[in-house]
Amino acid sequence: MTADHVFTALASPARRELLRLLLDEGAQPAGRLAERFDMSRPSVSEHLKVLKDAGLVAESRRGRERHYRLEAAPLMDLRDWLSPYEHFWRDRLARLSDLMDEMEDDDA
Amino acid sequence: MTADHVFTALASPARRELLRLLLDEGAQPAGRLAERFDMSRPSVSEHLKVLKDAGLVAESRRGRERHYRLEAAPLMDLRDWLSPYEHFWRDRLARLSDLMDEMEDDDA
DNA sequence: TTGATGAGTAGGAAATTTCCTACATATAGT
DNA sequence: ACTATATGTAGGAAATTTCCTACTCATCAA
Repeated sequence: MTADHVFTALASPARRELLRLLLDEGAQPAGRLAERFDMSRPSVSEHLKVLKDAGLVAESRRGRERHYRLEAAPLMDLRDWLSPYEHFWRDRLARLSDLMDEMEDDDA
Repeated sequence: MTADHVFTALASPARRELLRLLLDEGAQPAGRLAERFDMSRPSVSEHLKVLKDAGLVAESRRGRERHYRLEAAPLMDLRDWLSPYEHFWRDRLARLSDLMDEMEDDDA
């Protein structure tokens, strides 16, 4: 459930693909998700566990199926982590823009 | 330089700490960065290499020192990756808000 | 109650990551 | 030229991750 869990969970392409499927197609049982992968069903199950431990998916049992759904909240924490870097980026762009303005002045 | 490299680079706490140092304190030589860590200098050097391969830092040689600076551009790609999940999140909040409005109507 | 189905767990092999201690390379100062 | 400094690279040990094949557990359907 920590930030570290989230970064670790996102490091795997398979797990990012799982999130994408849940985003685009909504909640689904584990087996239906596993069909989409070239890997064995138990492996997908373990990836789902990593995502669950990171709080990125939640499961609800329906009969013998387990439906997994996307939980976006931890990704909003990631957005917060990102925001100071975004400011840094914006400042850099602004400075670049100022510089280009000065160059235009020189031309004139 | 791919998205995969970026996610992988961010998976390590040491590498995230390096990015934070470069953000908060600006460009620095490798040695000064390494001082801040409990790990050996060569290990920090390898982490810097992973960050460089992901395009998250750039180096410039000054005499025998190598100054590393933050490159935020790949993080902006990460923000783009994040945005559909942010929409998902907003929609969910909006629906929750509607639901609460309905409950108020029921009370009245 | 029995057989089939959906899905997690166990145990382990292979690959990858992390970290270390030498060592190599390049530059600065004397 | 010689020494010290800043830093990357090599090679390898230990830990972790990934993925597999059995196997177990729970539920559904007859």
